[in-house]
Amino acid sequence: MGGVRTALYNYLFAKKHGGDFILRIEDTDQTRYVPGAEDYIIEALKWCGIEPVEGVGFGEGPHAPYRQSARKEAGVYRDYALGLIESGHAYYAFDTSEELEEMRTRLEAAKAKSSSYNAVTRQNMKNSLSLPADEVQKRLDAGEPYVIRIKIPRNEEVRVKDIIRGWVVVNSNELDDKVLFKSDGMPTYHLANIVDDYLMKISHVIRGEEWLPSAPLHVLLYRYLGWEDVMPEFAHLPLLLKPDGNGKLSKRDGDRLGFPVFPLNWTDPATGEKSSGYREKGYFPESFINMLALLGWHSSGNQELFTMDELISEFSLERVSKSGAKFDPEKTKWFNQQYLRQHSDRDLAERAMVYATAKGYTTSVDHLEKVVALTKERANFVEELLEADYLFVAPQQYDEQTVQKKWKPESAAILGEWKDQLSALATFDAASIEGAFKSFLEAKQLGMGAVLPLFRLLLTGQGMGPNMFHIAELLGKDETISRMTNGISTLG
RNA sequence: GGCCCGUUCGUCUAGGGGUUAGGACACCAGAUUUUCAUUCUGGUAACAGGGGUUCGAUUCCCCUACGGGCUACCA
Repeated sequence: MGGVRTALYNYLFAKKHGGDFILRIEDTDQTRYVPGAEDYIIEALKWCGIEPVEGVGFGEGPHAPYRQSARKEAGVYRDYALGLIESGHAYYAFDTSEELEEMRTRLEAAKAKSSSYNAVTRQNMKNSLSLPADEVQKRLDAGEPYVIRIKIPRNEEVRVKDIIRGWVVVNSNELDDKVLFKSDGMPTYHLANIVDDYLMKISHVIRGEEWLPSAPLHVLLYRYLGWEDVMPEFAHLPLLLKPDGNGKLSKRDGDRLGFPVFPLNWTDPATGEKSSGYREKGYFPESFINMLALLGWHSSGNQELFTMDELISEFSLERVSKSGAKFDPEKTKWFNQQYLRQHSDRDLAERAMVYATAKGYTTSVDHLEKVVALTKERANFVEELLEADYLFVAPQQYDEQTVQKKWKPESAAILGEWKDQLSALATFDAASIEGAFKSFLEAKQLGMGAVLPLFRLLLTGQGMGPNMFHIAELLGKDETISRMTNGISTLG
């Protein structure tokens, strides 16, 4: 959900300003490769209606290739890392992971303010800043593994302008010498992101707030690479929080609290763990998007229902809120209800067909259209349109409470008479049935409340539901009579 | 721990130096309905605390508290 919302805001912003939304796959961590994840992202974006103009799965354009793994093969990143070493803004480091670990424990024990690789600690580590030049060369020639780290300057004020938060100022002493280029030949996110954004002429970086702490590092990289004048603008989005308790919304929360956190169903190929998706739960993409758009953004008025086009014209980063938004599954249902009502009965009937088939009902779209007309206003989801199973099969049992409350010794006789009236009806539509019912009541000197609930009970087995005369019409004369006969004999 | 970001009804939010602090979801009540749902009407409910600045602060500033994020050869 968080990722979809980020994509959505990027898409809305690009569309609004006549820009291009491009899908780039940042797959620089080979150890975290997940089979199927890429296809999943593409399918999810398509379902949501968030379509990039170019990118993996959406057609090649001037900015291909789009996978960072492929761009690495094309040698995109290495020269920039080397260039940074040449200009004195980066250096080689040969420390093993054990040595790094050792340094951290040592610094922690010494209660140092920071336990990172920085201007102070780099002196004691194995890198091209601390080692003699000939030894560095010797290690490189010997093919010893190395990383390239940025050389963060001492005591400099680094300023980041964020569209949502204004100026964020950090002293460079708080930053560490982040790895830019890994020993496996891959760039890290930091380098790859800056290089690719520059090469792809990205004008705006709209991403989650978890990136705010590394934004100063990115500003420094643009500066050292000589691209500060074409540096993109930044907007760091507030996080999506758990509905209960505290913290960032996570994979686990969904199934724990009974709502999806993924757009589509997802099965983790490594663990086999399944997570449910909004699509499969029966949400319309429009309501999912509408709900997401309003989680952290709001127009100036009171409008809550927006089409994608309306979102595009209304959206602005200045109106994105600064604080995290607790996700509310209840409101999501409300959004779906609103959209469900906007669909025609015919359309809903066509969508409901899958569920009807799954339930084993013998029906047609024409028939379902009539069912939908009866059940639409009480449903939030397409599947709920078919919840009144008595519209498809005769009741197997009768609601006990209603029986006890309404079924009297004389009821069998009264309903038997009403059944005969129904049999005699020439036209069996709601209006005729209602007319006949009213004259029947008048003749018998009975009130609606005494007979109608029992009529409902015999036909549906329930004590409540949609308009009875319409139900009877939908069931048809034969079925109505048959259900009454069975019911009267069962309830005696 | 350090650094950064944040804080208006239970939730999402509008607003903004003087307001009856508005809307939506949820909740409650009434009306409508044969019933349930719908619909309509109404209601409960919020500016984290403390200092300033000011004639006046929920709004501007500072501090505190609380919440969140980051602190990997992950993104």
